[in-house]
Amino acid sequence: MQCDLIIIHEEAVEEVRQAMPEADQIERMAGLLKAFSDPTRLKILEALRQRELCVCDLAVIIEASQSSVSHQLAGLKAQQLVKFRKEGKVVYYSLDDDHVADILDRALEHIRHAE
Amino acid sequence: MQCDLIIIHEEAVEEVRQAMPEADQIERMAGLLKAFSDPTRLKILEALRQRELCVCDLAVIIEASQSSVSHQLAGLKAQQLVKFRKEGKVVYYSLDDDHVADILDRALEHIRHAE
DNA sequence: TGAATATATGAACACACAATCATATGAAGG
DNA sequence: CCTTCATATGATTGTGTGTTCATATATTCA
Repeated sequence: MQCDLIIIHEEAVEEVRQAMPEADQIERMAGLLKAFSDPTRLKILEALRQRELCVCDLAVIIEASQSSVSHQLAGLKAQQLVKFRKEGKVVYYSLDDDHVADILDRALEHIRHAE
Repeated sequence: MQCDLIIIHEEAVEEVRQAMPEADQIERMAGLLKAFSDPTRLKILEALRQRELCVCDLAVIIEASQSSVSHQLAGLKAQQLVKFRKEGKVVYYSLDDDHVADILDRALEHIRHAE
């Protein structure tokens, strides 16, 4: 390996470098998209896409433990992907952002496009 | 915990259950979106978004080792997110799907929307 | 054929993370 | 108050994964 020093296409490198997003933004994008990278979280998001749901219903629908769902919801909340409202003991979660549904749509398109 | 048995909102559960994507599709979506969940891979995708690039240039641009970039490219290729063409010793990679750019756009929007 | 170079790949290691279990919090009802 | 119930949270653990290092592959050129 020696191309660390001898850059093969210098203008290409320079050009692309300047158009790259800030490192900070990349990190935050990765953090956000990581929220979509797990089946349990994806199921939660797909379910909430239909309608507002409480933790217990979510657990039943996606067939996961209450604890697991609760933990994952905490993560999704941290990424501002879901919001909630309390009604007595019950906590209702819903999607917090339209981009969520958009991203899910694109992902599904890609999946289906690859037959 | 007892709501495994006593479903709180029975019709909600039934309704959402039927609208849920197949488990298989969820798995594949998660696999796809996992490709976006790492800063190194995100940088690669953002760079390739500008233009076709060889492995060596990519490594320089995103400041990662050649080996690391090569490994990650293999993963992206497996998800059919990038394609490549060979020209002598040099391998040029480029994005393989328009959905990729779309997903990146949505993610960036979300990030910026959260100030 | 042999040296140089661009990329790929395998093994190993350190670290992140999802699930579980146990327990805490907090609200409603008796 | 005390119990019940819905949800949250902390600790633990096993698994997955990104990086590195070393080496393999493959192509060009002398």
